[in-house]
Amino acid sequence: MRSDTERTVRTILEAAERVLSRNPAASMEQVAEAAGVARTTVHRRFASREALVDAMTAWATRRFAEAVESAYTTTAPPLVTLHQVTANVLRVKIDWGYAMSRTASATPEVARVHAEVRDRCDEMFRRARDAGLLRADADLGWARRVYYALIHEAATEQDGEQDADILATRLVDTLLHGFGKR
Amino acid sequence: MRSDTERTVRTILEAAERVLSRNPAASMEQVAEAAGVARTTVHRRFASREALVDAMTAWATRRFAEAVESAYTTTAPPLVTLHQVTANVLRVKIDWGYAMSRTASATPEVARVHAEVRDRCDEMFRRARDAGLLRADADLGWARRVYYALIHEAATEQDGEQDADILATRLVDTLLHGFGKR
DNA sequence: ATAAGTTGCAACACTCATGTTGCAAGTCCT
DNA sequence: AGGACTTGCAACATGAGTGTTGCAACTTAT
Repeated sequence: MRSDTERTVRTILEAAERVLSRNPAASMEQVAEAAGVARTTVHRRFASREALVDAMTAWATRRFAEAVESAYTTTAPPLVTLHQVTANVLRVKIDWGYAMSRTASATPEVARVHAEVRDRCDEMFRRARDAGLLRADADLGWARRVYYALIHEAATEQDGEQDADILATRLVDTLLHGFGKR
Repeated sequence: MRSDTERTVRTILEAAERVLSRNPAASMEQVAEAAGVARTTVHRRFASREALVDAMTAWATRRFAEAVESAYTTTAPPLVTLHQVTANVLRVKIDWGYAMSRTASATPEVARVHAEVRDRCDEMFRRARDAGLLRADADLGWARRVYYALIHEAATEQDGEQDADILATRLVDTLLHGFGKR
């Protein structure tokens, strides 16, 4: 049945994310075991290991783009947009951290989407700076790298799966003001 | 000759860092080629791939600990100490980024040193907070994670190998004040 | 009930990285 | 020149992961 095979595909993708995020060198056998299926079944759905990883990456990248686009706006105050985008991205990144980190070695399609998101991010920061939220002399290239790194850290928080909005609040505060006395 | 073999070992370790930092799954063949020696020579110096990686990790960890200990002081103002430690660590991290990132899956000896450095870092932040450099309500656990992440980002800056002191200045400024208008 | 489709299992071929060994050639020290 | 040592090279053994196939058992729709 068609819905069954789709469910199987999803199960495998999620298992692969779980396994590969812990150990990127894990075997197809381990992925299959985590998905609760036989290794041959994985190979029937995905022609090769590369195809599986590409599918994970494509899936996560779509969610990533949706997370950004659904929260990005030029009408709301930059601080609000920044918070919403951050929270949305964190929700995806928590579940698809491994797949999302594969920006370079991927399909041109995936690379294009990541580049688009990157541009969106730069635009958001430019607006934030023009609106006086960021310092006028802020290095926006460095800011983006720090922002990405903070998202990575927040998403890999080990203690008990915090709420994305709380994580985003702390993250944005750190990005804007750091830890120093004001 | 003894000094020759030591030089060979160093050459291999440095080549391994170069190759594995770009591609952690690279083969011993690639490492050997990068070092300008035959694969058998690598195996004569390091019994196994694991032994090679462990040796890299041990070497980098020693440099790491030295970098921290030689700069850490309880007499200078916390801001000065923070800057000096950061610059010193960056110098090591730029050259040994891969080896230094292997904290968990390593020798107990290495894990111990990393834990000690971590404690030093926590102590440094506590002092900085007590001295009024950091906010009184700063989450020091989160601060350390952000600090480590910033060091990683600064060390992997692609454009032309900036000076460690300049990188440290920008890093510490970001850590303390972020990118927001003050 | 039957036909279509999916799965697990066992078996297989293949590739590639790892690790080992013997030997000839080279270097360095005395 | 002779002895100790290191290296490159070629060859080999081994193991693990990958990808494929045939078949019996099972599920589901018609």
